[in-house]
Amino acid sequence: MQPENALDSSNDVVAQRIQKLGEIRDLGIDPYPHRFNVSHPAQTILDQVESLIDSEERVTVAGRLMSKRGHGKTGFSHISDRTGRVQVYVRLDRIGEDAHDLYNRLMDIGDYIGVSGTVFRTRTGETTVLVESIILLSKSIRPLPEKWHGLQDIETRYRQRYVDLIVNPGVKEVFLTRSRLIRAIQRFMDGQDFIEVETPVLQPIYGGALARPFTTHHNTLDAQFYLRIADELYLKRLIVGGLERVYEIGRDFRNEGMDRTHNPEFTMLEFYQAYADYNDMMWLTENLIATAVKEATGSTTVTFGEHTIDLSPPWRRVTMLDAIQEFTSIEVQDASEADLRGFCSDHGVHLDKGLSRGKLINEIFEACVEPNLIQPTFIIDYPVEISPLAKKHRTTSGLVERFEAFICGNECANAFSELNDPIDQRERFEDQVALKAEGDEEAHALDDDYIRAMEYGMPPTGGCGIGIDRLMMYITNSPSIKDVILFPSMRPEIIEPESTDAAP
RNA sequence: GUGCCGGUAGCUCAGCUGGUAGAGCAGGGGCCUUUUAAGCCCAAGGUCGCGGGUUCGAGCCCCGCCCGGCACACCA
Repeated sequence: MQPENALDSSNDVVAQRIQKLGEIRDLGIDPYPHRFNVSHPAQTILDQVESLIDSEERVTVAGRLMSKRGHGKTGFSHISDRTGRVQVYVRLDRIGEDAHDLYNRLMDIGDYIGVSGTVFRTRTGETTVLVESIILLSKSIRPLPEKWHGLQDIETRYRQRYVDLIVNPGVKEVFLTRSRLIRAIQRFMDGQDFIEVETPVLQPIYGGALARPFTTHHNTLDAQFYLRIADELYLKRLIVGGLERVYEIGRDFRNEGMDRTHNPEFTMLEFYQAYADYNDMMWLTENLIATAVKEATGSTTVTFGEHTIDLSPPWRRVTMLDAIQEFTSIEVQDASEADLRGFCSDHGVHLDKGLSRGKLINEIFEACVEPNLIQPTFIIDYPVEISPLAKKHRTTSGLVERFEAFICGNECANAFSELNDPIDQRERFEDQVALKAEGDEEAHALDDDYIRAMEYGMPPTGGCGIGIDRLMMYITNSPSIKDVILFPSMRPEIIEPESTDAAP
């Protein structure tokens, strides 16, 4: 993309509009007034047409000028506000020479304007405001993309989301859905007697997930901090503190690859409930998602690409080992480590050196099973090696009580019966530290304070994390995570310095 | 990181086998008092992502670089 100066006066259109700005000021008009009273948002006018026509009530509406169709001494325009878009009809014989000249010659598509007038229907039936007075609320000096095709360039859409929101109507709907979803989640969790809390983003020791962190530095403390990769360890400290039911919707940061399903910063819901186990978490997860999605979109059925997904509970539950058996030929339970390795190389499953048995099983699962999990599915009971914070399974050794929820072949929730045995927890951390020493950059660091908290005693606890961005992708049928994040991470844009002769 | 595709006017896009860079919309001037992708007439608008090279001649071919998208790899 071509770097663009923020105020590039070599752009003809910009120069012309700055010229108009001067003319407007010369007429004694403030092109950037301070406030404006709106009586009827656009959608209200559309909703109340009949009574507004009958009453001949004067309405006042403000918004961005999106089109101009001049007809000599009259003109039609659409103005757009947060609620929608309404047509206005400007007539010389209604507003007078000066105002008409302002509208006709000095107002451009993209300007913010306010109009007052009565409501009528045009010959073709469109609800329209017959303008009696018109005022400029903010002059735009940079032209908007074309009215018909909108803004197509994907890079510009992400970098200049403000333009995307102005001209591509579906975009606003996605982020309204996102807002409704978050609100619905909060209502649901509040209704289950959870409290919403905020824990540190800047952490001296990161943990709660297997990932590489962003590093930063605090000047006064002269100390290294990490941007959190998960909320987990702090939320469980709050369970120790007796809050019993807590949740946080917050931003996590992982310094890893970016693709269609990964943004370096992303939004995670995590919740922890005392006296609960992973079975309770499954109930909570499927009901939370079904309820919140229903409130956000109006349905528990969503379409994602070629798939129609039914989110209504209960979701299918299958153990990891059974799932592998379902989609492959291998009997994981009885297989030796050599068998597992053989299977992996036969099936092109990529392996790092020195993988434990548990990690091998997980690799096979991810390669052979995950992509097939289209309808919501809980995969339960994971190998202990890949789950250092989960409680050992109550009946099966070598496993932990953990589940992940999959939709459309992607993980969207991760939960377990939380490990609350401080001695066991220390040993698991020590195993991780050993892995780290062997070069596993994602292994956990030992968090002494977290163990100290466990030593005071944590009740039996169920915990769960849900990726909000992934969920948003499914319910808005968005192919990329960038489509559901207002300002997705991008390589920094180089904007060339303003040339000296262009300075104001 | 690797591969493929793309970057041409403010926006959306054409541009043949290498032969002087085009359209629509937006913007400017003119006409037009119920249009809606309004219409008609006129004029204007370009570092063809950047830098090298080949060639009489490069938007097009070659090399390098920048930015993006997709796939793979990495990654709970």
